[in-house]
Amino acid sequence: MVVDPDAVFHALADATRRDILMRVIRSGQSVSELARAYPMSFAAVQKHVAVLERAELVSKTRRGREQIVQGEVGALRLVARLLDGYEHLWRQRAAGIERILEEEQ
Amino acid sequence: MVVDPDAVFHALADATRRDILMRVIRSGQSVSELARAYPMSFAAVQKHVAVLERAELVSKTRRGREQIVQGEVGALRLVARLLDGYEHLWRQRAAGIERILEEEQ
DNA sequence: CTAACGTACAACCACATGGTTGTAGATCCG
DNA sequence: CGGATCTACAACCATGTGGTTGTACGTTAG
Repeated sequence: MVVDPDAVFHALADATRRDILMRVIRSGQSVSELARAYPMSFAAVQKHVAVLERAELVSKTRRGREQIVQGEVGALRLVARLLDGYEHLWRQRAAGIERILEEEQ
Repeated sequence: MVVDPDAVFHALADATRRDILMRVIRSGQSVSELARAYPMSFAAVQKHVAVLERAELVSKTRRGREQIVQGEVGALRLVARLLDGYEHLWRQRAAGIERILEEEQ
């Protein structure tokens, strides 16, 4: 399954989810550990994790009765490259303008 | 006003808006020109542009009766740096694991 | 001046989102 | 076994989102 930019950007468009992502990138944590870190219900955190999971920014693995959430850096790289692409367009445009200005001299 | 990551990621979480952004980065276009390019009403495109504008990914400047939408690369760079930050965390973690493995030998 | 064009904005609708509570299934501990 | 813990998921609610249509206003063209 290819990464869906819509899903990845949407997942990143929430401060709580970005915070969860940072935590689990640093080191995997169970859903309850995460839930204890935020002023909201367990179910709410569970939903945030599900959004990150759909975007393939995190993955879960069972360990006994706990579910360990881990960061996945692949999708992140992909959207970072997308943003780089936009910036490349920008530089091309800037270069085009420069070229035109030079030719006008 | 500092860039709001929520706003920027949310703006990018829609294929139509990403397409609009690419177009106007390449070269500024009026709102009507943009509207003609998509299978939706003028008002809908206008709203998408407004979302991009709130995220400071584009800016508008009047030219006669037209409103020219232009790409702004600043916010883009900022969120790209944010993503780089996450990847940095990832590498730190990976480095930490390697160090631990080395010490265990 | 009048007509057409480009824009802005409000009102409305269907649906997704972010939060809640409650219930139920696994798994571990004493 | 029985209780505590971790997880999953459904139902519900308020609010936001993406789309529509309609109306109003400034600007340009004939």
